[in-house]
Amino acid sequence: MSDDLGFLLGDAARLLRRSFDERARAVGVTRPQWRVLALLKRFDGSAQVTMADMLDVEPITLGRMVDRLQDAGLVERRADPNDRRTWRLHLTAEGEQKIEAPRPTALALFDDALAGLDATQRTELEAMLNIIRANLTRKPHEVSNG
Amino acid sequence: MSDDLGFLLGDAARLLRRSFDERARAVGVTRPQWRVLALLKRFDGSAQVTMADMLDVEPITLGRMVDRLQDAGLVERRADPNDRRTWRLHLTAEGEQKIEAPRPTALALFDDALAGLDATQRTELEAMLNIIRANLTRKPHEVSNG
DNA sequence: TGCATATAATAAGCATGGCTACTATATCGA
DNA sequence: TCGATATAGTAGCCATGCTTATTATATGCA
Repeated sequence: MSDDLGFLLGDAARLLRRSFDERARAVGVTRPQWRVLALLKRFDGSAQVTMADMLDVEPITLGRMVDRLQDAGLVERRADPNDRRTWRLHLTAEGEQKIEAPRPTALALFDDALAGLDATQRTELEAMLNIIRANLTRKPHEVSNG
Repeated sequence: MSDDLGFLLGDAARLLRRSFDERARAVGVTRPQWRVLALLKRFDGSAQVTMADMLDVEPITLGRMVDRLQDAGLVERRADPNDRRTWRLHLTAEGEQKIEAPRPTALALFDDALAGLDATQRTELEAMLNIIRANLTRKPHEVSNG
């Protein structure tokens, strides 16, 4: 029933996450880090709180990820000229390069994961997952993935 | 396409997880801990490696969870008479009591999450998620080989 | 029997993600 | 202008989950 469905959803997502991590280990960027970089490419110069909101994680979670990304030389914090509390985030050249690397891996994985589902089913699955996401989202987010 | 689907699945699962955690905070058992307890009720006396396998997590992950569950008095480790390497896990009375507590919360949450999907759609969603799970449960090289 | 290998569990170290608490800075209202 | 409140970010602590390495014990084979 809906009971199983909830667990199933969690299971499928966890397996997907793990499979991606296994395959993408060589890339040198984790999946969540990749999300940050990809979003940053679209919204370069965002404040941390904005990024956290778009990624739907807590500001402290994003802050710690940015610490690591900064250590790795992939992201830069720059002061905001109008608000001394905020950092503006910017991709470095190296960070931008990292974005494309995992994409083939992701596409191959999704392809494997969805094997046995035809185009109609995939469309329907996407629609249903969108409904679920909307049901669970407190505030509307324009972007919740990279 | 399948690109979006992968992220969508992750998003939906993350939102579901977070919503559950928010609602179930008062219960005093986390969602993964609840999984352990519920499985242990069905398979009382399992070895840690067996539980880890059923839960599809690494043995060390389960081991640490059992540490905490043991500290909380919900689970007991007992020596295996035939194999001195293994611990047999058992629910305590208190642990058994904790199992039912989150269930109404989970059911209400799943209900909210699946609002707008009729019975047919839910059945189909379940079938599709089962396929995805099966696709990802196979070993990585088997998956990539078709 | 004895040695090689496999298995169960744990240790150390890391990343993600949450919560509460705190600092620094902005902003709003009297 | 000043005080209350809101906001951006960080620190400390915890749980989950992974990888690699290590210890103890079983087991299989010569």
